Amino acid sequence: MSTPDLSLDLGLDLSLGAGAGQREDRPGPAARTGPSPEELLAGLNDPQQAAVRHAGAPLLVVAGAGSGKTRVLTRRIAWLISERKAHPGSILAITFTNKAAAEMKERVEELVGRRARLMWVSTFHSACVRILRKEIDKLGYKSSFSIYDAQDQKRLMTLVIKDLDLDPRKFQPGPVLHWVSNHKNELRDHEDVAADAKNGVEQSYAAAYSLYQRRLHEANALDFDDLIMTTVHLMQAFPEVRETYRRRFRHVLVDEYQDTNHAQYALIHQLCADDPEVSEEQRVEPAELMVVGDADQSIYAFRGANIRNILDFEQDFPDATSILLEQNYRSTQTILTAANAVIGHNQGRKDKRLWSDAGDGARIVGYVADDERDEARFVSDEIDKLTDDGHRAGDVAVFYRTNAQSRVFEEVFIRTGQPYKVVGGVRFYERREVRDALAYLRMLVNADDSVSLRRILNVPKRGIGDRAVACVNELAERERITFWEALRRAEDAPGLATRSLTNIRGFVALVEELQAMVAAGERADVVLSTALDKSGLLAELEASDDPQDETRVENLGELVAVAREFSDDPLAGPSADPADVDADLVAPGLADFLERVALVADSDQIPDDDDGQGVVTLMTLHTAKGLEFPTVFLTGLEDGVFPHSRALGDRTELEEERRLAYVGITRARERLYISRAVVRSSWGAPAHNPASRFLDELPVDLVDWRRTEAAQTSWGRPDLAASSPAYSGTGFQPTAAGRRHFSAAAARADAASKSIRNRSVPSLEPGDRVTHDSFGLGTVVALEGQGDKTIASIDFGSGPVKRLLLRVAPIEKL
DNA sequence: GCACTAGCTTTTTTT
DNA sequence: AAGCTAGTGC
Repeated sequence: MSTPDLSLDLGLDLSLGAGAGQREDRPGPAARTGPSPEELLAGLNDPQQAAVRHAGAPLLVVAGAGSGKTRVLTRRIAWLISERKAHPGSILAITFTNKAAAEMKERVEELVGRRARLMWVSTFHSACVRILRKEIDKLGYKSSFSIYDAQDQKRLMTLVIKDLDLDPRKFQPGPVLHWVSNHKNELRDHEDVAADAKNGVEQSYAAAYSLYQRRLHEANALDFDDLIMTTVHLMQAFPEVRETYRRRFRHVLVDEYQDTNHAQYALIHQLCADDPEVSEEQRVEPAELMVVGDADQSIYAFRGANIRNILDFEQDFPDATSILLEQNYRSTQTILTAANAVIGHNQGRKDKRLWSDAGDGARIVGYVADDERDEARFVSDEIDKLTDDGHRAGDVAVFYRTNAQSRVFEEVFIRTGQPYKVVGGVRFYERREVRDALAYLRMLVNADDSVSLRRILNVPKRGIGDRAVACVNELAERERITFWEALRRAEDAPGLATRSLTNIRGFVALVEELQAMVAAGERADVVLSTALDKSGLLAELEASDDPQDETRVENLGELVAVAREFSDDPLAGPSADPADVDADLVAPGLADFLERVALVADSDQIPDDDDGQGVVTLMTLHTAKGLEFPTVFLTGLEDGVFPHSRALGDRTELEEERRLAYVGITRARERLYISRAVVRSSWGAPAHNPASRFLDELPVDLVDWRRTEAAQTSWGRPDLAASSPAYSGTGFQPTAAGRRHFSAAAARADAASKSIRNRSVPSLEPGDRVTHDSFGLGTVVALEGQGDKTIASIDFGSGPVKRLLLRVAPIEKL
C-alpha cells in the first residue's frame, strides 16, 4: 500500500525550502531552525516533561483539571515533529470540539511553522467524515452523503414508526432513537440487534432500527452515530483501507479520553493496536498512542461515553504506561480543596488530589435566593461590583445545569444593562428558517436526501400538499426510484391532479437550475442567496406581518454572511485532507460548508476574547468543560435542578452529576460563587427545592454565606423558622426530587411561606407609582388575582410591561 | 390544499 | 412557553 500523502507536502511547505527562514513577512512561527528541545520543555514540571518526551508504548496521561494538559499535548506534538522528525501528515490528534482543534493547530503552528497544517487535528466526527468522504463508496453510499442531526433523525424515525404501524404511544421516536444510538455506539448494526431480539417489543425496536437504517441509506445519509460506527465497520470490512490509515498515522493523540464511547475506542484500537489479520512479514509497527483524560471529568455517559475506556486503558493496550498530573496551575487552593471534597464522595475512583502553590485565595461566596430572579439579580449585582473594581466582564462566566435556566439571567441582565452572551441553547442552526434554507442546500448537494427534500418541497407554499406527495411516493415505490427521481417523472404518478403536476414541474425546474449552479462550482453564499431568492422563501417572510418573521429574515441574512465568510476562507474546508495536493488551492465548496454547519459544537460559538472588556458568558456546565474563567458563578444548586431530578434515584447517575459539579468548580481560577433559589418556577408552576446535596459536601469553612436560608425565612425570628411544624399545605407541592428530603424541604417551604405572608403585600391600584429593587421606577398598569396571588402589570419605561407576583416582587409603593 | 386551533409533549446534559 | 400533531372548516 502506498502512502502518497506523505510526499505531497513539499510543494506547499515553504518552511522547508532553502532560506525560507529568512522571509521577513512571516517572522516567528516559520523560523528556520525551529524550537530547541529546551524551549519545548520550558516551564513544564517533571511529569509533564515525561509525557512530552515519552516514546514507544501506549501512554495514558491522567490529567486532573487545570493541570496543563493542553500545553502537554501541543508541546508533545511539536516535539514529535521537531525532535523525533515525525512528518506532520502522520499525526492524528483528536479533540473534543472544533474550536479546541483549531486552537491546538494554531499553537503547534506557532512552534514548528506552517507545515503543521498537514496534521489532522479534529474531532472524532470530523476525522471520520474526512475518511468517509474518501472511502464510503465501498459501502454503497455516495461521497456526497448528508449528515442527519437530531431533528432529521426524529423526522425520519417518526415516518418509520408510522410505516411499521407501531403503536405510537408505545413507540415514540425519541426513546427508539436513543435505543438505536446506544446500539450504534456499541457497534451493533441492525442485523446484530434483530438477531438478538428476545421478545415482541425488542423485535419491534429492531424492525424500526432496520427500516430507519434502510431509509438513511436510501437518502444517502448518515446520522451522528453512523459517522463513527461506519468508519469502524469500513476498516473492519476492508483491510486495505485499514492498512492505509494504519500506515499513515504514526502518532495518535486523543484528548478527553474519558468521554469516548465504545465505537470511538474501537476506532483508536484499529489504528493503534496490533492487527491480527496481517502476517508477520507485512506487519507495520502500530502508531504511537497517547490519550489524555480524567475519569473525574467524565460527564457524557448519557450519550454512550464509557468511563471504562480510561479506567481499563492499561489492560486494553498491553505495555501501556501512565503518567499522573496532579499539580494544578489554574485555581486557588480554596477552589481545589472544595473540588476535591465534592468529588471525594464518589465511590470507586482512583484517588487523586489536586494541589496548587497559588495560595488560598478568596473564600467561596454563597447566596441563598428567594427565587430564580433574585438569584439572577444577585449574580448581576456581584458582576457589577467586580467590574467596578476593575475586573473584566469577559472574565466572568455563569454556569447552570439546563439551558432553560439561561432565561432568567437574560431577562435580568437586559434590565441591568449587563452585556452577556449565551453559548448554546436555542442554536442558530436549529431555527426553522435556517433549517429550511439549509435543507435547500443539502438537497442540491445530495438529491437523495429525502428528509431535506420533503422539508422544502412545499416551503414556501407552492401548492404541493400531502395528496401530491402521496402520489409521487407511490410512483417512487412502484418504480423503485428515489423521491427526487419520481418528482422529475411526476407525469407518471397515478392520480396526480393537473394543478399539482404544474406546481411540481415548477419546483423541479427551480431545483435543476440551482443544481446547475452547484455543478458549476458556484460559491456557497451565492447558491444560498439565489435559492432564497428564486424559491420565494425570503419573499414570503418579507411579506409577512408576523413580527417573528422579521427576525427570520435577519437570521437568513446572517446565514448568507456566514456562508460568504466561509467561502472566502481558504483554510475552511474541513473535509479536505490538508495533505492532498490541491487542498490548499481549492476554495471550500458548498458541501464543505454544509459539513461545517452539521458538525459545529456549542462551545465552538464561544466568543473570542477580544481585547476590550468582553461580556459575561452564560452556558451549561457541559459546555463549560475544558474552559476556565477567573470568576465563576455556579447557580441553581438545588436538589432536583443540580443534581438533576432524573439522576436522584440512581447512584451512577448521581455520581455523574457530581463529576459535573467537579467540572464546574474547577473552571474557576480565582473567585467562585455558588447560589441556589428556595423557590424556582419551572414549567410554569413554582416549586420549592431543597438545597443541593453537593452544598453539604463542601467544607463549611470555605464558604462565606452572604445570605442564608435562616436570614431570609426568619425575618428576625430564626428560632421560630427553624422549629416550625412540618408542611402546612399552603399550595406547596413537594417535587418528586424533593421527596427524599421531605421533612427538611417541608420545613423550609413552610418557613418560606410564613415569611412571605408576614411580609405586607402592598395594596396597589392602576396608575400608582412604584419602585422595584432592580427595575427601578414604574407605573402600575393593571392588577389581576386576589390576596397573595395578586399579579401586577407594571410598566418600567423600557422594554415590555412586566407581570409581577406582588407577594414576592421587591416592590415599594411611592 | 390550506389555515386555524386545540391539545399534547417537552427538558438534562450534546457531537 | 413553545413547537408539533391531528383534526376541522373553508
